Amino acid sequence: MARLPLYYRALLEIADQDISTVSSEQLAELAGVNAAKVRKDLSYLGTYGTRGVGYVVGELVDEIAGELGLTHDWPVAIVGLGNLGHALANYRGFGARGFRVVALVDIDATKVGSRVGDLAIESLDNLDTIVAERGVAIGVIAVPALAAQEVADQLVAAGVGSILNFAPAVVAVPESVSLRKVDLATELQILSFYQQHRVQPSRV
Amino acid sequence: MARLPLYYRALLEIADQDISTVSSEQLAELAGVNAAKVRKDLSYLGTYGTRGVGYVVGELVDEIAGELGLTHDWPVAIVGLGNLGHALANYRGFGARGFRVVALVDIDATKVGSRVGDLAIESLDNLDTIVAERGVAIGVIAVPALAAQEVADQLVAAGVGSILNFAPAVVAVPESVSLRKVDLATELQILSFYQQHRVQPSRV
DNA sequence: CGGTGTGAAGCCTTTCACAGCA
DNA sequence: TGCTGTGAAAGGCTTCACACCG
Repeated sequence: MARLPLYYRALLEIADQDISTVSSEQLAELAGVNAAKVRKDLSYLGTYGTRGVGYVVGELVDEIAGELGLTHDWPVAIVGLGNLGHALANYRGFGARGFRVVALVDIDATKVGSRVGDLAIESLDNLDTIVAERGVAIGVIAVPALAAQEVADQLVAAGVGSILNFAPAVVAVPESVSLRKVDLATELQILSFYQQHRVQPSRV
Repeated sequence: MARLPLYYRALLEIADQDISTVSSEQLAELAGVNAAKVRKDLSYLGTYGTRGVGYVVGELVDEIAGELGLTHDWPVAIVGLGNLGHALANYRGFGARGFRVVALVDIDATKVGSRVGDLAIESLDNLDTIVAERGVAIGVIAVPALAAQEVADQLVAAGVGSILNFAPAVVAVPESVSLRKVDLATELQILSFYQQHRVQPSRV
């Protein structure tokens, strides 16, 4: 369920304030959804709420962390170190919850060897070995659109189970591999669409 | 409709190859969706297909560009010039279709004045003037989570109509303002969730 | 009382299947 | 004949409303 991360983040904020129980309504407010949705979603995890009281924050955090697999360690490899790849490599939030960047990979021989933070850029040719030896679970594609499908294929062949694609291109992967995309151009165009179709404020 | 940008991109690829007509099935293949969906979606734009033939690529590109508002110019302001803000400021794809970055804004006085590409970083204090004078339509939030809501409020107060939020935080805006979010942490956690719940390959 | 858990209704999106037109 | 346009069916998600429990 795609809303669990939202609840998780909200619950961490609440826990920071040493609040021990929370109602579905409060949680909904913080997560930007409505209360019925919160209750339905959480009921799928099993019964963790107490009627008349709410949810115990600590229990719920643990349960959601488990559900989201945040108790595991998921090694991440970033492929493509242009502007975006660099920004991602330097991004703090990555390491936060079990997502550890363990490899930076680029096809450009002139980039190979240079350091970004604690890691050196490695050659795409060695992807198989890198993935196998470091147990890479998630591959991040930050290459130009034209190269995206090929990189995806290589990641899949190397045994990566999940891919996060930042390239503005449709990439296909086997059903057994999870794929999510983050597409700046698409987001902007959707905003543009709404801006274009904005209903003019009615004059009273 | 959130799929129009996908069709648009696919159609541009097709146009590049000097192909003049395309069937819903071909377009579906390129956009990574199914043919019925393509036809339903395009039928909302009016009748642009010819039975027995398909859609005329040129006409369809123009129609979708108009629908998405890509014939307009949408000035963009980026707020927050940390790692991500810098990457976005340098990102080529921005300028591509009417999305022109016209301002870089940060609250940090030590950053104000320094240049990133063609633009100098300006102070958040001047946001109102900047938005008004340059007609900024879209604000990009690339600040830490704690500052996100405040920046959003300031953007709304300044008159921005759309916001793209990269901060890992829920931000609320009036209904009259469009809001989209791009959240790396959430995407990773969703991938983690699926990786966690992956059905084990059955042994035959 | 207050707030969860959950059937049932409502709504929206997707898919099917085929009539009808070039 | 080939492919669009579109009712109708199917499916999934969201919301409502309230029984039930601490």
